[in-house]
Amino acid sequence: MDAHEEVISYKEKVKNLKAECERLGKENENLRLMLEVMGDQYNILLSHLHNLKDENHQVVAAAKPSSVFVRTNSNDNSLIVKDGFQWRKYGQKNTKDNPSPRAYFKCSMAPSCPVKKKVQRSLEDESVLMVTYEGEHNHAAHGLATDCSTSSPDNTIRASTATFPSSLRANQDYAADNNDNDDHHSNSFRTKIGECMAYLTKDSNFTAALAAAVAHSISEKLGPNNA
DNA sequence: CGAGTTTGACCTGCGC
DNA sequence: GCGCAGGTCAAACTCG
Repeated sequence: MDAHEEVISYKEKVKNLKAECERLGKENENLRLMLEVMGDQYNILLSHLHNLKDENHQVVAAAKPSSVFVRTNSNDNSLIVKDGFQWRKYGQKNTKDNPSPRAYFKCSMAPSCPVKKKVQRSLEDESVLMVTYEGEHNHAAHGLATDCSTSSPDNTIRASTATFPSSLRANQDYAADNNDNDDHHSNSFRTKIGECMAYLTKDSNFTAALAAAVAHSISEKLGPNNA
């Protein structure tokens, strides 16, 4: 291959990379829009639920436990959810309504912290963990980003989902406190998405992982000879 | 050796 | 009172 052909080949590669970047950008935008739509739909369903509850005159306890759903790798059968706190497992039980065991954790970051959580695989989707938090932490969380970096590569989905800022994570708490109009819900949720995105873009581990994933995807498209 | 996990035993609340 | 199910305890075990 002479110099001229080499230049053409490089130009071709640059063109492919640009196209790939554009495609990924569009995909990212689509995903962001999907997330917003899902958030809006969630809030609409939530307001319906509140209406139904009001109709039935149900009393919601002030210290109601909050539940969070965390998507994990389907072949990851551990019940560990990284959420910025340190947990000590103190029990595991098989329950009647679900074939997968339920694990019980206590917060071990502070000896006097009363917070407990229960983790159990969802009945409908085994890749989803249902985490129920009880009580409030009497101390600050630490190292959300550190948790991302210490997670094993095969549980990236879990780590990235579970280590969002607590304001976004505690959807149900947020939901229980709000029964205003849908606009308020949507704006609030968008604010939280913004917080979350800001948090992720500030996280060098996340951006490095994202860059690596993009590079990997591009190199796969170009084939082993071009890597 | 200390911290965390596992797991069987025990406690408690609830429905019958 | 009894049985069942969920929750907790604690001794044994594992791992770094």
